[in-house]
Amino acid sequence: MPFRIGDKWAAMIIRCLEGGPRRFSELRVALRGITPKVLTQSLRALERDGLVLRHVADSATPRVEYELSALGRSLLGPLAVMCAWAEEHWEQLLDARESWAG
Amino acid sequence: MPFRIGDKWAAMIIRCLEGGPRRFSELRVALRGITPKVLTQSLRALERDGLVLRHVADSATPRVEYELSALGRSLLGPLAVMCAWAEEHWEQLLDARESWAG
DNA sequence: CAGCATCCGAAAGGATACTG
DNA sequence: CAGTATCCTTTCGGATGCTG
Repeated sequence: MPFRIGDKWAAMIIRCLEGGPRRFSELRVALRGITPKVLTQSLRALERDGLVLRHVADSATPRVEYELSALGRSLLGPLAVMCAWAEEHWEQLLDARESWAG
Repeated sequence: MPFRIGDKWAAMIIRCLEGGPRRFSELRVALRGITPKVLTQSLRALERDGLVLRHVADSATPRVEYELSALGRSLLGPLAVMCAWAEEHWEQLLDARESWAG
């Protein structure tokens, strides 16, 4: 991604939460390659900024869900705009990089 | 800024170039606190990605101007959307951070 | 399952001094 | 003026192993 909200994963996490609450383990799968530590860090940062809400279910087995707050949802529009731009100009960006040093 | 295009300064550089070509020294003043090395790095990266054009005037004294390319200008819209969001929710973001740990 | 603790390497960002 | 060169600190992201 040519842009970032907060840290490396924040934008992708927010988009993963677009469809509703997701569990820690679901996010881990969706964001292939992220380590639990980094996922936790990113989620904590998003929580701190009021973009994401954390829900701990009091079940026998640990079950934690993350959900966008109203503030977080308000970011989806601008984020979609950026993603659309990136998708639209992706080729052009790659080409520019390739033809560099030429 | 809660978001980034490329490196730390890229978004701000692009916005500085919104009004037309700017000289290296002008950017340095506009982006208070940036060191020449970092400014050069960021500009080179933007050039490599085809977002910014570099013009060297062949005058007696060194004079280099930077200008947005068409691709760079196409980013102004999405960027403005993000900036508007940030400005609109700035207070809320600060509040969330403050009331953290409390 | 949902993390925390620890350690690590790479990269980013910056301070300072110097150059054509 | 428009950068380079050098050095340094901080931050980021990740790997691995352990815990309630």
